[in-house]
Amino acid sequence: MTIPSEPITLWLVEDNDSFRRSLARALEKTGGFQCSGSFSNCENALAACRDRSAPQVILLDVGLPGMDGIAGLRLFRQSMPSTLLIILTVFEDDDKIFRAICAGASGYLLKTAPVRDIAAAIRDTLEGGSPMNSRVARRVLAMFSSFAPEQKDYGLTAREKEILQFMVAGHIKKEIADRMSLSVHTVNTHMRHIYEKLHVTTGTGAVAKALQERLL
Amino acid sequence: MTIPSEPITLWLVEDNDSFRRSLARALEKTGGFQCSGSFSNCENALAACRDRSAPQVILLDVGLPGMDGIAGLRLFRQSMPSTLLIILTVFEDDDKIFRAICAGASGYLLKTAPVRDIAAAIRDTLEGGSPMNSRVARRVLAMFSSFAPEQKDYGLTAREKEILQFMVAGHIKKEIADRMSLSVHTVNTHMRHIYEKLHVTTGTGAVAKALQERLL
DNA sequence: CGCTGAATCGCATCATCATGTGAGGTGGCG
DNA sequence: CGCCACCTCACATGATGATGCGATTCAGCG
Repeated sequence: MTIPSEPITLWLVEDNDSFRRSLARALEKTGGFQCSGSFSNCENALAACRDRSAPQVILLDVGLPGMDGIAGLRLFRQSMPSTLLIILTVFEDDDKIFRAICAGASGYLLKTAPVRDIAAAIRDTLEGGSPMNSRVARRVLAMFSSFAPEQKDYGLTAREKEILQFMVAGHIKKEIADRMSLSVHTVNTHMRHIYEKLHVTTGTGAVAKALQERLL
Repeated sequence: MTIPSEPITLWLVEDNDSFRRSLARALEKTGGFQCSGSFSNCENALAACRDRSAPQVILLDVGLPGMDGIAGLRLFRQSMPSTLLIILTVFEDDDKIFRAICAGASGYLLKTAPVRDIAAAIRDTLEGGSPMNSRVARRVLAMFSSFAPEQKDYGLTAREKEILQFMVAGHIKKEIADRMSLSVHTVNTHMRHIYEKLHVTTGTGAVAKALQERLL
């Protein structure tokens, strides 16, 4: 890893003053970083957005007084779309991780990590990576796989799946018939087969099952 | 990192013979690993499950001849539930990553990684982590956040959301009226308001929109 | 106090749907 | 070849749904 000629500009948003200051000092000392912003809460950092140029990276705590770090994350992304946001916190519970990722965090680091790891992670993020603690990664993978559970197979044929997609798109029988160049009767027949296979009796039930069990 | 007294038992499933052998040798040389199985495809490895004791970890390629590594992953998990499965491949495209994770991989490494990183990653996995290349991690995060897009607000009232939930559950108006102890007329009225707010004209459309945009 | 939005209920009417029953045509497989 | 699964189309009928046009109650707000 070579140190870039231009230092990486960086803001810290962290309510623990001594930790924030010592981290800033340590990062600058490792070389290649310039901590141009240091804030104890999101509100101040967001206010600074208006009259300062955006940094390349913001390290953000989640357990902040006032505005929650995750709520702040969304706002930072709005006012500084090209700035990368890295969560730096002591929390590693599913809910916080999940919400941070959904809000668009580019990395999730733990405060327990040594400074040189944090420095490496920041560089990594700028190069297109998303560093995260491997325990955090485990949680993310677990959440992910729980999203896409058993792919049940109801034995739907290709044609039936096609029809089902049109139903999910909100079309009625006549529209589907037109778009597929079929008779309404044929669409009707396909639908009854879909209902039988999915064990439902209405279109809404079929659509709900298709979306909830990811049949398409 | 201290080397455990008992070596970690390990299988390799990888169709490139020379790579597989050299990796096995290299891992054993770093100490702490015992490559007790070496297979060029999933079928052989799965057959071996029946008369050999399961290893602690399997490193699995995804671009295998015959059975796909991801399909194999599911089967390994069935016959050896406590064995951890780590993907080791050259591919880093969204689809493969996504499917591997959904199938229950505990880690996703790239073959380009140095052997000592692979060794560290295996130990990390056994300690409850899920090591992954940080570019892979970026993809995972991107997929994740695309799952939970902007939470639009259509201004649905609490009552309307309730009705919508029953619709998603596949119930018809009369059933919803009964369960909520309401008149069918009331349910009818709520539904029209839902249709107006969601800009749809059918129940299926409303259900589809509710599920796809996570309105509940 | 009047206004507004939400929730409740009513009737009517036409459109759409679900379902029973039937049948002709294709392509693959043993 | 027959069998079977799939796709296609048809008619009919009762059930359900969507929508126009009402009404009453009630809580919150300026």
